[in-house]
Amino acid sequence: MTAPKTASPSKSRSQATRKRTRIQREKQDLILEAALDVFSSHGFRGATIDQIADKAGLSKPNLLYYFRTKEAIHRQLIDRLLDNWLEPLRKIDPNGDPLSEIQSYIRRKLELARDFPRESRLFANEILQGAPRIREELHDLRDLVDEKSKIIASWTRDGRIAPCDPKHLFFSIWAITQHYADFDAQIRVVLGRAGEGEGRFEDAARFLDQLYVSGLRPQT
Amino acid sequence: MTAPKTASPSKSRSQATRKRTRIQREKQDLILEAALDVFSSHGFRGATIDQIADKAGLSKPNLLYYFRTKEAIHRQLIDRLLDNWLEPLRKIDPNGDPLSEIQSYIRRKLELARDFPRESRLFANEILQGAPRIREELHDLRDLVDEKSKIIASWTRDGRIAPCDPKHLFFSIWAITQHYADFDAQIRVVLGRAGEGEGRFEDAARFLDQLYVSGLRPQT
DNA sequence: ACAAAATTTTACCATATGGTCAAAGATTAC
DNA sequence: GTAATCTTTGACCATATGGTAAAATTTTGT
Repeated sequence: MTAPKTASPSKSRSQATRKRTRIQREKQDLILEAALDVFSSHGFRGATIDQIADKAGLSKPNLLYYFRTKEAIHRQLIDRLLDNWLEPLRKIDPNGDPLSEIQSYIRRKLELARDFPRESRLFANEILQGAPRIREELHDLRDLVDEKSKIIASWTRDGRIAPCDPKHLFFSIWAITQHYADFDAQIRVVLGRAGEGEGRFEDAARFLDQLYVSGLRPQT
Repeated sequence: MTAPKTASPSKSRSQATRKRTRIQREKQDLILEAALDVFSSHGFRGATIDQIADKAGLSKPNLLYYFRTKEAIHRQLIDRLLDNWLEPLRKIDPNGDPLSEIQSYIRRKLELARDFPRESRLFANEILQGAPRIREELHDLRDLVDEKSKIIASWTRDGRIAPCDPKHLFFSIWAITQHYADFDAQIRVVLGRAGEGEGRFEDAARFLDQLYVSGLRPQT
């Protein structure tokens, strides 16, 4: 009985029920791109709407025409992020070879850190501050981890990988791979000249292959 | 020819050259304690002087009597932090048994994450945002890492641990151990009931012992 | 072409925030 | 005890910031 999906006579505030126009799509993407930059390097509170608007080349009120609040921008970034972020975990195949599955998982996570460092930092900022804005989404993560942990546990039971706590295994993989995005500033300083290209990701991949493959190979 | 160390007739602003009074020591500690809380959970820009003053039970101008600026408080926290933070790394003994040295290093770092999570998050916040306020201190870290990397490399050369890139080995250890402090919010959600006590640190220690000892034991 | 809708701009506003100042109140040294 | 010094407070200030209102401009559907 309330207004049907597409028939209401416009809401003035764009992101209402109606279909998005071309300009809306373009500008919203532009804003999200700029916001990702700003949020990921200053955190939620440290980021200002003016900064985002500047970077997007819009006036502040114009930006606020597309997103009602600063929090709305942040929300949307987080939502988009989590999907991609969990993809590698979803891909772990219960029927694959255990060590290669884990190795591939590490590779994929490392590629995400290399190709989407801002997203990684956005997420890290959020968790660091106690995850105030993403409690619910974390519960989806928990369910997924529970599911995948069972796979790891079964591999352990079958003697196909060394016994280990599946959740801590995941924690360690997240920690290390994301470290290359989140702590990039530190890593570059420590590596000096060697940290300049993207070679550090290949070195990391090599190191991690060795660590996890030897570390998890079942002891005979 | 300029004023000698302790003879100048007072500077009004306390932290000048003169000897600190009892009250100064007490209040400054109080402020730093409160500031650690606030900075570590909101980042530098997210933290406000009012918040810190409230938590310390002082008025804002009173707080600013002890530290001239917000940045001065932050600086001092960072300075205090880095010393303790690097201690475990300094303790790595070139003459010890390689695998036990690494194992002990991991243990000590994990204990720091358990006992000083706020310090870990303070540091993480800083690096995440590009380390704008601690560029110099990071160079000390680099020197120390260079030194300790040589030790690891020599162990590798002598066949006492598996060949590996020493710096990436350190990165992985920092990442994982600090993860338990920095990503605590996420870890608690994923572990559910099991994440409530401090048992997760023992589980982590067990997991990491296995991973690194098997992963780094020289292949025969 | 032109009306309706969507977009952009200009001018604001209320509040938060980092920081200052001068005077009042406590301590300390002698 | 009292002068000199240190500490605390209350009243401020300039700027930054999230957000709004309404008019002006542009785009779109026909």
